[in-house]
Amino acid sequence: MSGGQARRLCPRAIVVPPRMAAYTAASRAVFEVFHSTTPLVEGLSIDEAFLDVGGLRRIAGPAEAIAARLRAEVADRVGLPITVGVARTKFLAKVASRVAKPDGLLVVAPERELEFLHPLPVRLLWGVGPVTAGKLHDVGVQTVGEVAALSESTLVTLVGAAAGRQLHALSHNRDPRRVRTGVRRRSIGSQRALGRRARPLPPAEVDAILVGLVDRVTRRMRAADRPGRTVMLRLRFADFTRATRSHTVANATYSTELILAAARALLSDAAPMISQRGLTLVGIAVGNLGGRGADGAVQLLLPLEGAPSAALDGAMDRIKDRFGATALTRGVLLGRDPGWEMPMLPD
DNA sequence: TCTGGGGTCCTAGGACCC
DNA sequence: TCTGGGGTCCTAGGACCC
Repeated sequence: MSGGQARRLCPRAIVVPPRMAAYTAASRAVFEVFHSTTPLVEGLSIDEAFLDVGGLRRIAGPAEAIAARLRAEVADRVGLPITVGVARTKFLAKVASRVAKPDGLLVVAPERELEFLHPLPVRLLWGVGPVTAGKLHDVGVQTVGEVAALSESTLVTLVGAAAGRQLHALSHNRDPRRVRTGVRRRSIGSQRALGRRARPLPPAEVDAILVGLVDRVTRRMRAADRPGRTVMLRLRFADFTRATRSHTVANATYSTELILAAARALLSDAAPMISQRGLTLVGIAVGNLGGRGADGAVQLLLPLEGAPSAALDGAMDRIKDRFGATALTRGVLLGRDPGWEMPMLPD
């Protein structure tokens, strides 16, 4: 429930501020346990991850035993209870962990998948929030099994192409997605709610908040070495309507000045809306992130001295270190003049 | 029914390119 | 200047997730 509602119900409740730093540290410690279990870890959020343990059976036993050990180890090393869902697909594992929460372990045996899935309420399907659930309820659909009884085309008309296809697949427990490692954040943002207020915030104060947000965001971008190209301004108004404005610059940057300039321009474009509707939230996010490990190729040329293979290994190491490359091709440049043709001979 | 903060993905229109 | 066919990128809004 909302904080306001909670306070009304419990006037003497003690309200403590969140401690993000503590949660981040705990998350890191938990993920260390995950990585010591398998290299195939896909983080989903600060407190969730997929672990592919399919290849571990011979050395670590069945998934159920691995899950039990995982729980014990996290409790032991970090002191936190965790819930584990075990299944053949990511989707089902997630549903299982949701059902088993808190501090539980639930294994969905391959032969009982639909039996487990179909009685559950549609809200447990991934991608079904209040709006989609409402649309389904409108046509009398309450459970996953009832979704499964609908044709894909019916679902597509009901909730749109992508969501409809996904719903159809998930309700039949079709989820071919693999566990992906190395998934990177696509945007970095920060926002601040201003609360409802009697008189509008003076522009100078809105600007000061904007400066603070941009500073926080660009700091994080620099720390992560992820410059970005698209600056997004997010606004929310007193009537709970929202608006976003964005601008894309030619070259990725994490310069506070450049991003602040873009943010200010977007804000001044939105000035009429703000004075009409009353601002209650302002946020800045930067997307189109590049930087270390962004898609693309890096080529490092170096003169050949000594043993060719040693020189190549050295070059590969440098590229790995400097750019965090995940896929490498090595080759040999023939000729002496860099302006010449450059046939690359893989390996 | 209305806290706050951090994200992702999809859709659709428009400008532009060959 | 228009038509057809095949694309990309940007912008804005919306739904959803933790």
